[in-house]
Parts: sequence; structure tokens; C-alpha cells
Amino acid sequence: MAKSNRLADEGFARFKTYLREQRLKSTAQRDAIVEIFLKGAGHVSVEELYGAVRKQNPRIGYATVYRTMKLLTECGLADERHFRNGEARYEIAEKDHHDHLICERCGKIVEFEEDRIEALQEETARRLGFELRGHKMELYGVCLDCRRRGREN
Amino acid sequence: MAKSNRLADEGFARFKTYLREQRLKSTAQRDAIVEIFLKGAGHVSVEELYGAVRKQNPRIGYATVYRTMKLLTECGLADERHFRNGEARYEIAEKDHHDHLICERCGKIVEFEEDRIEALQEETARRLGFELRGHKMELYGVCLDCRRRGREN
DNA sequence: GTGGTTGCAAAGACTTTGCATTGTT
DNA sequence: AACAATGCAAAGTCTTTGCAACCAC
Repeated sequence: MAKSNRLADEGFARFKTYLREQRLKSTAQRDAIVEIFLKGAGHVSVEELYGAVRKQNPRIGYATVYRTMKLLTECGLADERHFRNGEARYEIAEKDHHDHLICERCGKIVEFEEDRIEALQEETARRLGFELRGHKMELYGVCLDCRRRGREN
Repeated sequence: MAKSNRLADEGFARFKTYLREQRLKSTAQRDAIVEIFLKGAGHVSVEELYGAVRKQNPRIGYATVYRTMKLLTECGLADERHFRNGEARYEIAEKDHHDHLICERCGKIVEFEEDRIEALQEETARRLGFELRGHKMELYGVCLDCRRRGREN
């Protein structure tokens, strides 16, 4: 455990720098939350994060998780997203943009990127008089495993 | 007023049929909500709908609006969506699919469709082993009016 | 008359906030 | 020591649900 990966470490460092710049304080709680978030698979709900963080440090409240995720979002390390039901989920904001493909049966979320789609989005926005700033695209379908599983039964 | 348009009338008829099929009852409240929803511009929040419906019939509660919108969603006449903040907004489910282009400044929502993007989505899903069932795409940017307004100030 | 429907208010899910206490700097 | 951060619980949103009165069929 405590396996480190470059992305998480860079993110962590960036978070620390952000705190210093803003004259905010480093605390064990923030460290724990940010570390777990950055090492996680992404697309975490606050509840999941709270659960994971609590295993490491049971003296942490929901409010702190919410407040820390807001911080992370402000400093650009996390993106807040609302899938299907409107519950907030956070994902690591990575340099390279990607979109989501979601299985309607098992809930699996696969990330992908497709430059040809991005180009067409840009073109479409311009055609309609908009200056494109960002986008959100989610494809919903049924994954291979679930289709296979369906046939077995 | 009471201007009718074909789409709204068709939708209304379809709703009535659905009620009959399910052995549910027609009520003044349901009629009012569905009528206002179908004649509206789309992308209504429950709150907006509640406000509009109340002008016509003040004896209507929030619960009824929620329940009726759920009915409309079940019978395929409305789509429930969660934009930016997770609050539910409903739009008329039309035959032909479209996506959304949203102005980050004024909140204006423009609908568009772009077959080339849809084709690429299909292709992408297949490539990743998914059977595509649907999608959601939102482009965010700044509209012409807002850019113009920005320059004036 | 029967059984679905309504409005209200209460309860739920998720998130934010107030405040005394705790912890960083 | 100053003051931000925390945990808790209370308050806030948005949405759902329980229930007696009500209304469509």
C-alpha cells in the first residue's frame, strides 16, 4: 500500500501550493481526503469518499469532505459532475479531456476521448454563434459483460 | 391565448391515452400541468412549472407537479435532465433527438442536432464494446449577445 | 361506491452553515 | 496568540411519501 503514482503526487503538491498561496492551512483531514481522492479511480461520490476517508481517520465529518472537495474544485484539481440522478460526483481534472461511456445495467463508467467529435462540437458551436468553452458528453449503453451475462440467464 | 399547436395537442392526446391504458384518472390538475408543460419552451424546472400552473389554478401543490412530471416521464412525453447544478429540469421528448448548447453567462439554452457527431458516438461506443442506447451532450460557451454585451461595457 | 388523486405536512436525501472547540502557523 | 479548520448538529434545498379528504369513473 501507500503505492505512489506520479499523477497523484503532482496533484498533491499542487494542492499544497494552492493552500499556501491562499494562506489556508494544511490539516490531516485535508491531506487524507485529497490523497484518497487523487489515488482513487475517479467519479467518486461524497458518500464513497467519506467512507474511504473514515477508514483511515474516523474523526472526519461529512462537512469537511464537502468543504475539501469544494477547495479541490476551486483549485482546478477536481471536477464536479452530476450524472443521472443529480448526486454530485467528483473526478480528477486531468490535462487531457475525456468523456464518459456509462453502462446502464452495471453502472460501469469508461472514459474515452475522440478528437473528431471534439472538432465537430467546436464547429457546431461556432455555427450557432457561440464561443465554445467546454462540454459534457455522456454515452449510455450496455457493456459487453452485461450483454454476455444477459445471455447466460 | 389558448393558442394551440399541433405538437402540444398530440402530446396531450397521447397523455390522455396513456392514462386510460393504465387505468389512471384524468384530473383538472394533471390537465393543467401537462398543458402548460407541453406549450412551454422546454427545459422547465419544477419550480417554474409550479409557478406557471399556480397562476391558472392556485389550488395545486408541489407534490402534484412532481407526480405528474414523473408520469409524463414514464409515458415518454418528458425527459428529466440534470444540468449544471443537479436540479431537475424537464423537456419535451420529441421524436428527433437534439442536444444542448448553453450560454455560461445568460443561461440561454439552444438546441441543435448534428448527425455527424451522432455517428461518431455510435462508432465510439461500439469500439469500446458497448451497445449504445442513448446519450447526453451539452456544449457550454458564450453566446453572441453576451459577447456583444461584454464589449459594450 | 370504489379506488385512484390531491394537498398538506412530515420525512428523506443531499448539501451548506453556525458555532464552540481544536489545531496550524 | 491569532485565526483558520473541524465536527457536530441545525438549517437549507430539492424531492418523495403518508394520510385523510376528495373526486373521477
